[in-house]
Amino acid sequence: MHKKLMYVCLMYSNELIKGTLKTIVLSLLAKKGRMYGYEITQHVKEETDGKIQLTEGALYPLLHRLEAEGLLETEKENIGKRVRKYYRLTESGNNQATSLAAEFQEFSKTMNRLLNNFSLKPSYYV
Amino acid sequence: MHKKLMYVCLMYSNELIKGTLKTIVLSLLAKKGRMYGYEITQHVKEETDGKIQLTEGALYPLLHRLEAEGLLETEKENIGKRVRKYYRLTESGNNQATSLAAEFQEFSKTMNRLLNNFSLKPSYYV
DNA sequence: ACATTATACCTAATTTTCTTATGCATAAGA
DNA sequence: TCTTATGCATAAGAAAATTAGGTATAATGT
Repeated sequence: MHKKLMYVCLMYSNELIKGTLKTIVLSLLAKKGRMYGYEITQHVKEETDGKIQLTEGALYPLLHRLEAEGLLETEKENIGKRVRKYYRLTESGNNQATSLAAEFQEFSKTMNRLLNNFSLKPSYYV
Repeated sequence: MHKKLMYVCLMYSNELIKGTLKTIVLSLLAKKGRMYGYEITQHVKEETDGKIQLTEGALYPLLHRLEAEGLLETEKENIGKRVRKYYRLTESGNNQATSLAAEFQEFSKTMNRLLNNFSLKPSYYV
């Protein structure tokens, strides 16, 4: 009884991240040029004040899928005795990144339009 | 060869809807008071100009889950010889609706912060 | 010196949820 | 009368995340 004992939960319920993980990863790579897996998790965590925390069990398989789809390519780099695997966008990966980011912003607008008036006009129940 | 032949695709790739279906349904019910399944699909479709189209295969099981969880309750109504099943929020459903809607808006802000600069500062690749 | 935490990768079993494909039935419209 | 719209439902399969491990090196604390 010594591992991962407490989860102080300031983060989202994570339901929402489901549809957006790919968008996050590709957009980040588009912005940063190249990153390695662990770096992505840390960067997202810091930049969102811990609100979005990618799990490695979700991230690594995704990176592998994206590489298999030809959206990413890798290069390994030796850091001491360890190996880092850097990912960067291919051309089609870059296109995907652009369109997914745009799509999210459109979607986000649509959703807000759909959800709004909600807090203004609460249900008959209240 | 006569059914559902063409899909004119003006809608989102649907990846994004995955995490938000529950939010949509609960928020809509909070706003409208009560709705039946088919009505929800039509309402969402119209209000988003066809960009978000809920499939019945996703919606009905969700409604059943939410009812089982005690977030929704139902009442049946006879329309001619057919039966409509109206859903409305319970108290805890209403709470959930409020917090999910708020969470989405927070999430959406966080995402935009994370994705922004992206189109302004395109990848080295371009 | 030893233990813990951080860095860094990975996978496998399970669960959850969506898609796709049906099925049934009544009502309305062409 | 044939098709589309309304209205419910479920079941098989796919997709993707969670959970829970595993391995190993480097750094830090005590």
